[in-house]
Amino acid sequence: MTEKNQAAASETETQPARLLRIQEAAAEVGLTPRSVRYYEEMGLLRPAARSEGDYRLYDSTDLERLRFIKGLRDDAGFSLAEIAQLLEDEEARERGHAAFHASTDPVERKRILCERVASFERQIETLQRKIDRLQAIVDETEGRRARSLAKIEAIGTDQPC
Amino acid sequence: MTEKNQAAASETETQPARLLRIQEAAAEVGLTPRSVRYYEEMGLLRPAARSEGDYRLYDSTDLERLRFIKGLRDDAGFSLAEIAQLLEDEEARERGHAAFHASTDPVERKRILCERVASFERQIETLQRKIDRLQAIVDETEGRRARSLAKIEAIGTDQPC
DNA sequence: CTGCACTTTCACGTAAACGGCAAGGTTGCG
DNA sequence: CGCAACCTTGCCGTTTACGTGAAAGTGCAG
Repeated sequence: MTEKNQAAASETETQPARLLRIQEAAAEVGLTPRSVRYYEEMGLLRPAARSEGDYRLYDSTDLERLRFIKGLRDDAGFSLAEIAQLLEDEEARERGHAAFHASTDPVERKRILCERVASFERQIETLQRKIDRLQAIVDETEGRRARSLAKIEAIGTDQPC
Repeated sequence: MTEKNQAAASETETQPARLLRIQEAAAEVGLTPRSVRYYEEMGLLRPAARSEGDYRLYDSTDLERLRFIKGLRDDAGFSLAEIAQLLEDEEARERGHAAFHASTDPVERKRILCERVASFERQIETLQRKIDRLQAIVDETEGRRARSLAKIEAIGTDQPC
């Protein structure tokens, strides 16, 4: 957030703060402009800025977010509703981050951090369950592969498959 | 297949070969009758038998198959088309199994087995890719959890969260 | 054999996740 | 300034994976 404001405030030569229009941004992460607009409509993200003529403008953190969304959709098969939940948790953590810095009470600070940790753990558990079930299928397939390989050994004609 | 025929041929006391109607079968694996019919329509499975009055009748291998389908859908987010592909591979392997027993030529037998192994490896790779990407997300989340825990340690008020 | 629950096929309805087009506004190069 | 290429919102179409009746047949307990 600090970075974002700084970049928006002045185009220092340190970071040009490239803002992409929707087509370029979508292409960058492997999506279509239509999908990106749809994700916005579903409340999954809002572009960093709008141009004078109301063009959507995306920065690097937006691209990160889009990659995160695409990853969860393509790799894990999460629905947009589930992804929205995960992103909401993430934002709750960021609000916690702000509240953390606003407070000086160590007890309050600890409570915020503990909540954060619990949130991470819930997310990890959700993902881990999927991994475990996938792994179980892989394990079974590996076993069957191994049995086939054993049979090949037993035949032992010296051809290379 | 041998088991199936044997069971259908005679109800030995060893295995009563329970056949379930669609509602009971669907409930058994946590699906709706409509979904099961739809899967059949999509070519994912055919019931073991039909009753006199054309009722679908499912045996235990059908239930296995339904659980496999449900697992891939719920856990991995595979589309029915992708699942159909995996099941098709499985059936190709079973046809290979039959061809294997039909042949006595060791070279031919080895070729069949090698094809089988390659098929298993393709399936494993497909699943492993999903697992890897999910694991990457988990790893990153774990890292962030660890950093939060470190901060909690640094505060060190002796409250239990 | 009668009634009730279950089943069949057929057909239409729906939610999610976009695709695609129309009508009009914006950017920016020449 | 002109104009091609991009963008906007709005809206309707499409695919996937079912849900939900309707109309008619089946299975079985009483």
